[in-house]
Amino acid sequence: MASEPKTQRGRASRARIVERAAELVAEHGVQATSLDEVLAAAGASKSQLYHYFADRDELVEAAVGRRCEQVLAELSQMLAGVATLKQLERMLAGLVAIYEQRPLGCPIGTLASEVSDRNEGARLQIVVAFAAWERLFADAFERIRERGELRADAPPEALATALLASLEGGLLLSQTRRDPRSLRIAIDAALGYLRTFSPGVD
Amino acid sequence: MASEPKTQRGRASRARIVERAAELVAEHGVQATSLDEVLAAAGASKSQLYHYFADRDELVEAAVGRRCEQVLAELSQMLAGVATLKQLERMLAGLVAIYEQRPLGCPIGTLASEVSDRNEGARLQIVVAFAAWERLFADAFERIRERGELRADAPPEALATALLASLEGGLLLSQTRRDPRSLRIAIDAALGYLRTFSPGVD
DNA sequence: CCTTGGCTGGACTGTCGAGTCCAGACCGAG
DNA sequence: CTCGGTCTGGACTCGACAGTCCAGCCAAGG
Repeated sequence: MASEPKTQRGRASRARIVERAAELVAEHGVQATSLDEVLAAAGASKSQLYHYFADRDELVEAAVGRRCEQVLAELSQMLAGVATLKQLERMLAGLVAIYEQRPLGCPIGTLASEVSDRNEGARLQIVVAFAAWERLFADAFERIRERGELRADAPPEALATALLASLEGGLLLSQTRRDPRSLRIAIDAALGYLRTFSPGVD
Repeated sequence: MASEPKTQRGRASRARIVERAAELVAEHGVQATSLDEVLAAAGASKSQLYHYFADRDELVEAAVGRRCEQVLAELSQMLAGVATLKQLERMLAGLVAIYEQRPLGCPIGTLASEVSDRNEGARLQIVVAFAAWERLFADAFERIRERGELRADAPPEALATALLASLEGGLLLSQTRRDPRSLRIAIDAALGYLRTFSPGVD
């Protein structure tokens, strides 16, 4: 049980299952995704599943991990070039625009609350993802600081945590209300706090 | 079905069921609470349940509504006297302390993400609760403003939304990480933004 | 009283989902 | 070609849970 694939064929099977599981979990959530659905979507059988995973929780963990990878790849791309406050604002405006297209919650935050009290392995995947996301923000803040748009005493990590919290909270409120305003207000407030650390402000 | 109780006895039965459902939902979440558990806890039978509720979703809606009432009553008490920034800070420190005792997420926010894509009636209960919570914050900001600790152009509603978002996001991060630091940072940032509206700043 | 409608007990059904099992297919190594 | 381990198909078990049903209880009004 829960054995790693030893052959090329096995690796492909396992990967196919995880990939479909990640898709279904992203679409319907963890609870609302059944093993049978995943297997049907992946064209695989029960015995394949249980050949690679000890139980449902292990599959969920892998699927959540995969999903986090995908989301972080996107975020990484969006934040890679950001080195000025203007660019950061534009990037955040892009997130609002994405929300307006499909008013869902945060792809990671949603999984977080669903998983964090029920599946320790999956929870750790989320912890890693949040840390990576914060790192992306913190790196951007450092670049902005080097350009002189933030004071030397601006703490990139704490600012990253604060911005991430505002985003997650704003997305939750907007998702519940079906109204993008809360998200915008939360982001504007986070940016307002950030400007508190502009040179020449005190 | 889904008929309102017509007698005292009926009202008591219905209320007992909703009360227990609210407790179990608060403890284990919506998905992880079964009708049989609720009925066992309430000492009631299936026919009682289906005498007052059309289906599970209707019970969940009532339970979520009840739970929101409870939480808002507590919040209302905590915020009732707040009329200075100092008092607000103390009140928020109290929330952190509560989190440190039992590191759960926000009692409302958790339900929100669980329910908002799956049960329209329950979602609306949450919308109302969030609105009431914001109102409590906004009223406190207005009192603080009247005391002269915030400028006249400080927008209480938007500040309330921003603070609520920081709280929800901070709680989500802390719950996932099992570490109160994220919550503290998020709250400190929200307060930092608030001070942006202090008289004599900017 | 007795009737009527609200209320209740609890057995029953049907479905769905997780996890088991084994026979057999595939495939590389010798 | 053959052997051994890896992988796969799919039927099966078992339990949990939402929802149904009906016989019977209770209580107020006539």
